Amino acid sequence: MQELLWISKALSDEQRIRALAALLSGELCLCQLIELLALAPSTVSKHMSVLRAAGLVKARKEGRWQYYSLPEADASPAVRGALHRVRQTLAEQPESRARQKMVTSVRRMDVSKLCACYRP
Amino acid sequence: MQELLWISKALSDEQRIRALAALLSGELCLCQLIELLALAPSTVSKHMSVLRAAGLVKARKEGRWQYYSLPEADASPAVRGALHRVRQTLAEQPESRARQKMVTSVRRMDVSKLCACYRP
DNA sequence: ATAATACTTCGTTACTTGGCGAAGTATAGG
DNA sequence: CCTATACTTCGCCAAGTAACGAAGTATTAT
Repeated sequence: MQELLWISKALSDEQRIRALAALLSGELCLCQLIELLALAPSTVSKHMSVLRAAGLVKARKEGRWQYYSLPEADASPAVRGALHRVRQTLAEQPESRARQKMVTSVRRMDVSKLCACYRP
Repeated sequence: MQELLWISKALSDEQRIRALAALLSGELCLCQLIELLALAPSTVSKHMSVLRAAGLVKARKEGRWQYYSLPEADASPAVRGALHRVRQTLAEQPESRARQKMVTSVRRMDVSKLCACYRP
């Protein structure tokens, strides 16, 4: 039951759902998520650690960049089920295409310029 | 996304998961849930209204009793998916049998004696 | 009608959570 | 080395939430 609770808590915040939505199309580093969510770095970092604790995202450190992605087949059944539901829910959304456009535009940005220590 | 958020918030509390677990074996009235959860009537009432708002339980009033049950095929895909995950998660739990015993014992109790305006 | 019962709503209190900025940590570059 | 960069942790504040008991509502029993 604890796992179900942690997963549910992690999914009960709009910004975290938005982060997961962005990760549906692949790995992103924290500064890209900061840009997408338009929140303070510390806030996004916290959100990602909540998702990570619930097993809903994987983290990979490369140099000074912290990359996040969705777990694959190695995830627990509960996590896989939850992510499947997220996918389903977001797929049938009207704003889904607009969101996807933002993600790809952020993806195209130069990561080092993106951060540039968190410009406006 | 709003529906996913409401469902996740509803599932992110242990007492509400316990209430759902009890309802897996069928309809219960509020005083039975009060007995099972061992919480104040007002607290349980609030929990059930949260679950109801999320669509995770149906409510039926009969006389002065308020019965709660899980929705069937008429529920939305998101709700059905969520309940399915709850079922799966709780099924593979060690304490699942003990919990089930409590539910059936409460079910056997005389409802009017059960309440008797919320004895110790 | 009056009383009792089953539940809900309201008001309060204690705790949790989301947000931020400042300070801290770790890694790359000069 | 030292600085800059990417991120995390910490401390704070505002908003939300779970818990309770008291008061309110609706329904049955007398």
